[in-house]
Amino acid sequence: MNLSVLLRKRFHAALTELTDQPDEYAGMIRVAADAKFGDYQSNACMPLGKKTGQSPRDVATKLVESLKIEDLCQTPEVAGPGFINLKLRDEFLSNTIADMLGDDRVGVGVTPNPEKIVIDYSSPNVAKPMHVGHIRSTVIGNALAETFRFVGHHVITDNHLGDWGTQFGIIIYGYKHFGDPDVVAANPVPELASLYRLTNQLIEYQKAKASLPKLSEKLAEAESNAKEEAAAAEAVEKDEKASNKEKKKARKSAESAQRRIESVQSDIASTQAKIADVDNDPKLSALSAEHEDVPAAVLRETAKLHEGDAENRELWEKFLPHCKDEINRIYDRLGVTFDHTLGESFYHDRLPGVVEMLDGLGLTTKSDGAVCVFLDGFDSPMIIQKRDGAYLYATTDLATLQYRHEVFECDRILYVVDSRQSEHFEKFFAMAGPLGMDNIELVHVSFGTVLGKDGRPMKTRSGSLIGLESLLDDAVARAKDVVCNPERLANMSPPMGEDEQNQIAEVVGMGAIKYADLSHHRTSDYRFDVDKMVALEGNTATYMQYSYARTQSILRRVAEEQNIDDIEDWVIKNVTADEIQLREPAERALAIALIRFEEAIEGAIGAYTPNQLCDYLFDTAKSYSTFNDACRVLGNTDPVILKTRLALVVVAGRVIKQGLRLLGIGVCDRM
RNA sequence: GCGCCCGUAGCUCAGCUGGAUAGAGCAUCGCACUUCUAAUGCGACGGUCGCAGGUUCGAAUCCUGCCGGGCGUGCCA
Repeated sequence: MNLSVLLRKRFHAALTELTDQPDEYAGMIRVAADAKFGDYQSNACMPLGKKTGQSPRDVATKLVESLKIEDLCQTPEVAGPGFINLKLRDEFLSNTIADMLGDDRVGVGVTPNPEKIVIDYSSPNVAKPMHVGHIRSTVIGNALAETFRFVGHHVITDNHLGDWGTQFGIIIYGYKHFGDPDVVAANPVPELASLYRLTNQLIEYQKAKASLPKLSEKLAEAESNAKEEAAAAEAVEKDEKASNKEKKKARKSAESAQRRIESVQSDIASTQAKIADVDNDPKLSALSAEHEDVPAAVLRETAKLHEGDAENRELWEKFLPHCKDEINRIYDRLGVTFDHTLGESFYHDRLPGVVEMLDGLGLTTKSDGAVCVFLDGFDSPMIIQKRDGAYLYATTDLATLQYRHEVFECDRILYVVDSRQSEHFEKFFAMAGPLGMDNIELVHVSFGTVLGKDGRPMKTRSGSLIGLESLLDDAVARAKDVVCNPERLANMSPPMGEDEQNQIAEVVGMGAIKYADLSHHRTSDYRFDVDKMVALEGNTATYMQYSYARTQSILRRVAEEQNIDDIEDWVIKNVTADEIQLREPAERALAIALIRFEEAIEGAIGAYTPNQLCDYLFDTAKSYSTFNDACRVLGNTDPVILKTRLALVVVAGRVIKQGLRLLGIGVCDRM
């Protein structure tokens, strides 16, 4: 049931008599700004009155007269400058709740225009440990996939793994020089991970050492610049002729110069920390002395792999499955799956063909030895082949697009990727036309950066990123502290065993992390604050999960009391629409919230913004909490009150559970 | 330099294609547990929506300029 759509249709019909653009004005239906105005409102009459030169209130009165809406709403009211306020009829609400009760999709319709949609998300570099940065693409992509699928689209999820890049050069180099084949064979996943870390640490160390002189130069430069700015600011300050504005400006630029110093100093500190980590470890510094230029050597190993070197190719084939096991462990835990995992390596053989094709179309230009495509409206070209002959991610993306076009025959592709790559996608999308693929709608579903609690990128002291797995563990551990709070545990009957506690902690911990991500608008940066997301109060997944648990608890109690086996089934079969009577304000408010489920889903899909669904679920759970507090279910002798409330509890539970499922978040029957 | 994004309550953030006194959570301060789980509910406090113009009957929302912050910017992805 989509109320906005339904109301829009009725307005559309009435508007045809008043204007030749009924679509535009019918669309101006909104949820009422304030509950005292009613449930919905139309804002159409002000602009319409303006356009036709009539008074908006007169237009509104006319519109109301020709509006056929009495089966849905009470008599519409014209208010203020020309708003039309609508209040839904209680019988209509009751009927709709009854329909939702008997529908396993809780009233959410299936789209009449199903599309084939490829969703490209997560796409980490295997072999490299996953960090917080990967969580957004994975969680947002998964939620979109679930939601699009639920409304009836044919969704194909594809994890475009980075399985062909430098990180394999790192592992191969590490294996050849520091690895013990027997140890790796016995325990490949952790061994390969530790070889990666070791080799990468040497690379970072050597790069850090090389970069230190430049950083010192930068610091000196920043310092002298700051000195000049400070002196200039001081001069302006003393200058009687200078305006306040000029003084302020000078102060600002002096402060800004000071900040640049701090920024360089912090770079130097983390660089020095990286160096110290190795220098303070005799084993590591010996290794570094032994292996002179690891960064260059690693690039050579990567190049050999790409050129088809037999040994490296064999190692790659041997290691790849283990690297996949490593990331799959995280996916299992997050409950994320993919229909396809076609990584970069899958497209490797197709890359020369892409360049040839673009050559054939006359789109390429050689510039400084690199093969480039210059596009209108962009300063820099898209480089598809490097001077040394190697291909780039632009090339791979084009090959991937061709494949999806030919094999999947999709209508739309969503790229759930960091917003920092937006320029790349603009160029890439601009090439779809010339390549004859402009019948696919290409969307960059971009998202912002995950920051630490302090608003700065999350990094350890030496500047490396914090592992994703440890964050998950942390969230679950904290969830367990709360779930297993002895005070709460004491109230549980039957008692909650260790297994159940662990299971709930996992569901609550994962939900906390996912919800924290999804509830922010995807394009804004957000602060990853474990304390807050696992606080388990306010706008968190736990609040919804708790609401759900309470619905189930009530249903269990009623089932016990009335000796009913399957209470949900009983309610579905025994509560009729005319027995649902919304007498209490909290009942009515909850009913409306529940009915808006489909609207919320459509909002989330329309702009690829799961936070809209989060907002909706939080509102609904709040309505449920208020209802739960004001309207007791148990102990009602009046069958109408009992049945009304049971119906609301059942539908509320199902809406919350389904809504959370679309977000990739689970529920527990009690907690 | 150029391009993109952002600036809303003490803090973290919503605010859909312009619409009625700008919302939520946290924090702070009250009230409510013999009552289906108080991981709760009810209430209070709290904002020149960065600044200045413009468009409009109406602007947090659209346009321009400025200030402040972030990111990107030809051979990494």
